[in-house]
Amino acid sequence: MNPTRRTYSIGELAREFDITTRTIRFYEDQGLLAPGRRGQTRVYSPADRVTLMLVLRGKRLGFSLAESRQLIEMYQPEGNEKQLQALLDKIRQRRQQLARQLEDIATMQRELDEAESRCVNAMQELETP
Amino acid sequence: MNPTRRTYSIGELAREFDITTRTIRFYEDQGLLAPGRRGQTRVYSPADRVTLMLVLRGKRLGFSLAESRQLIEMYQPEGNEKQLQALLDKIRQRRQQLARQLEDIATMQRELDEAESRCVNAMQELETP
DNA sequence: GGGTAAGTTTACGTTAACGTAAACGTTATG
DNA sequence: CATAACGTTTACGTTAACGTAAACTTACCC
Repeated sequence: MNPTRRTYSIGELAREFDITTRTIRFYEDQGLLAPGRRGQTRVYSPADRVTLMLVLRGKRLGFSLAESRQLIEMYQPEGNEKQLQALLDKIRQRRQQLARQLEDIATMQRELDEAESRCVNAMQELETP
Repeated sequence: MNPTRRTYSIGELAREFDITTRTIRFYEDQGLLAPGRRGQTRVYSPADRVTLMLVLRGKRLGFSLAESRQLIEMYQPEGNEKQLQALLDKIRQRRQQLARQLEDIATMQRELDEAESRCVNAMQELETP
């Protein structure tokens, strides 16, 4: 009957994702999260948890919180024609950026391979003088 | 006879990469660049230019300048056994991180596809009430 | 020789993303 | 009932990565 029965405390989420509760509250301050309340205490739904994961993934890719907020907005497309168009544009920009990051990663992986080779070589030259 | 004849001024590099000269000097301050000098004036070699590209690529992937500095150090492996081992460890860590970023990007690309679908749907529902 | 375009150093200012600490409520546990 | 273990708000502090501005030198142009 209740599709989202489980809830989370701020401490649980902090432990799960290895961040501080301060960070989670800060994200709420920035409008990235909007948990429920039981009295004073924050209560996080599974959806809130997913949102948090989204933000942290964005961080790993070098996104700012403002950019992550845009990503979150993409999950619930609303507004008039103009706003939806703007959203589509943002989606395409993100795709462009991700494509570029893929290139960058590929390049960097090759360079790491080379760096490892040089490193191993340098070690062998130390062993056999 | 001279393998690296060409040089660059700070302004040239700034224009090419669409950054400010302040940024380039800041990177030097942080030990990421070490250009030559002709009198007072900084003179950048092709190698300096490559280093700069490396830093900027790192930035696009969300690396800090400290991390980029480590990447640069990987280009000239030196030191004793212990230092080289440490370098190898760092290389492996970076590879791990890049692998994770690849996953993140793949996931995010799928989500962007879905977001675009929802967006297009929302627009069509506006057109046909 | 007066401008202007590029370079220089020095130094204070700013923004994002939290850290840290104080001061306080609420459960629950020995 | 005291003392952890968790939660809360409020507020000042910190770090990275530059921005901005002042005050100056050097080179070139007309």
